Amino acid sequence: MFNNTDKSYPIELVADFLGVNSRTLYYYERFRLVCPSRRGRKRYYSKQDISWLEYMRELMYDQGMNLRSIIVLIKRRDNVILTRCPEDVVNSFKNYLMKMDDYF
Amino acid sequence: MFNNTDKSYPIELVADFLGVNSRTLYYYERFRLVCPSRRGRKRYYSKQDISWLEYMRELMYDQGMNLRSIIVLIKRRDNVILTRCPEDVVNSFKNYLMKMDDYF
DNA sequence: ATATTCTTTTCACTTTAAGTGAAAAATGTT
DNA sequence: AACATTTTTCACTTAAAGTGAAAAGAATAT
Repeated sequence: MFNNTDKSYPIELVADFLGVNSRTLYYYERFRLVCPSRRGRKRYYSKQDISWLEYMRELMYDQGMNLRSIIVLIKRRDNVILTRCPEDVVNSFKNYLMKMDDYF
Repeated sequence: MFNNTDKSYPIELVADFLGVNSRTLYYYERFRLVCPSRRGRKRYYSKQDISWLEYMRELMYDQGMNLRSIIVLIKRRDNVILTRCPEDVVNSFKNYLMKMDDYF
């Protein structure tokens, strides 16, 4: 769906891909669980952003975790959450750990 | 409150101690998140049970985690959850990991 | 410049998990 | 049998997660 030469994607495309409402992505952003880059006001989601969101969705939808638990794990810097994490998501996640360190 | 010579405690006492309704403890039991011993039908909670419940309450009330997340961490056998766990709870928790292995 | 389109934001609503109150059912005790 | 205690069931409350609809704010075209 998203090939390697592409750089970033607008919110509607990402929402469709994930099967969620774009409002949901705004919602996650309020908790700083995702931080898309901006060109002007418009958001652009990188592949890393998308991988991370996909993993978050799996934890929440398939496993039933809530947002707060994900934040707790991030705060604790638990790589536990990564043990069954797809290879290519690990880096995205670690990246987010760094980024979000300032906020939480 | 609970001295070392005591063995186990009835549900109402434990609920009061934890500041929850006894129905909440029944509720947790439906998810096998606690397994008090029984004498007849009556439940008796060990110190380990109580320590574990106390820790669970902290994760849920103070940190905002949900039941499902706790179950997820148990299933993953993540000792991550133990990293900030009070010393005396670790054993209770590991004990539960063993006990619950059959169910989840 | 005005109209049109697109993204963001706000408000209010829906849905579901977590928890609780009340009462019925089941068991134990005098 | 009558009474007390614990368990179980049913229905309700509350709060988080998510969404629909529409208003507000920019960017682009005419």
